[in-house]
Amino acid sequence: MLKESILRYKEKGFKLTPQRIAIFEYLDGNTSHPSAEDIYKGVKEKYPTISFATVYNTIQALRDKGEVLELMIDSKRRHYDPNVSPHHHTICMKCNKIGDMFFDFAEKVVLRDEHLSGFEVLSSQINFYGTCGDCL
Amino acid sequence: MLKESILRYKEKGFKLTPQRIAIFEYLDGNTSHPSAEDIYKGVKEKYPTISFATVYNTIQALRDKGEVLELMIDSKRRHYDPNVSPHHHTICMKCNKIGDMFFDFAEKVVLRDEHLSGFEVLSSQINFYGTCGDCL
DNA sequence: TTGGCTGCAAAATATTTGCAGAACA
DNA sequence: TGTTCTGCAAATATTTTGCAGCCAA
Repeated sequence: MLKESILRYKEKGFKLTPQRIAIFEYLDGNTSHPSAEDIYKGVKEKYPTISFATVYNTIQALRDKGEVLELMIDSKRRHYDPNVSPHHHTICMKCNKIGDMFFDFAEKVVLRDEHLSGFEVLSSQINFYGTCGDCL
Repeated sequence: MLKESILRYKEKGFKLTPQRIAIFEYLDGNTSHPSAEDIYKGVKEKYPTISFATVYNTIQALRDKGEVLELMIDSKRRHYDPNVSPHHHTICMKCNKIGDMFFDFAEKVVLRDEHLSGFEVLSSQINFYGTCGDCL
């Protein structure tokens, strides 16, 4: 991970411990939509003494600062996405892989009042369920 | 709940116990997107000896037969929707209320290959986050 | 009659919390 | 140095499971 990226976290107010840097590195550019356990296991390889509490604490700090999104995709456990730019997800019902779909919903669709009935939309997440290319 | 509705469940292969009928009645036309605990509490009023295991068992049976959908909305607990016709949801970030939005995504938007990259979409769920009319 | 359902309790899983010691700033 | 973070363990919350007895078909 580049020093500039690390410094960006520092500027955002993160206290930079080695554990946190290991988590930042694990998440940087990661498109696998990991769960807390995935992050724990992945970071444990490089930093064997890390604890679950630290993973959860760091995820929480990242969420608070808008550096990570919690995905509403898997009812069994939470998954996280370090890509916070607006996009959506595909979920393969065969292999359970979560993929990214870059598609600007707001650009394509204008919601009309009849749909909204007074609700003010700030953001949206779309889950597309189906079969991925590998499984087809 | 109408007798015909009850009979429909019977035809679908449900063994009709009083507990199950109480759950069917609780869910029938329910637009509150209840959690398992909500269902448990609601049914307990009319059927005080019901257990959590029965609620979970019945939800599972309903899901298997396509009579109830599990919503990917709340990372803390699962919510269920007895309305299985295609629709989406609004989540108020102030009061946490889950609302329905009837909007045919497939009708409005044609996903192009560039977005799909080999993924075959079978269904979709959209979560709209924002503020509901009551909270505005 | 019997296979499936219920209720109880225990287990499993995921996440949160309390706290003493460590370490970043 | 002081505040924040870490790691451990215990607590909490949700969902699942095992099993003996019950009951709808």
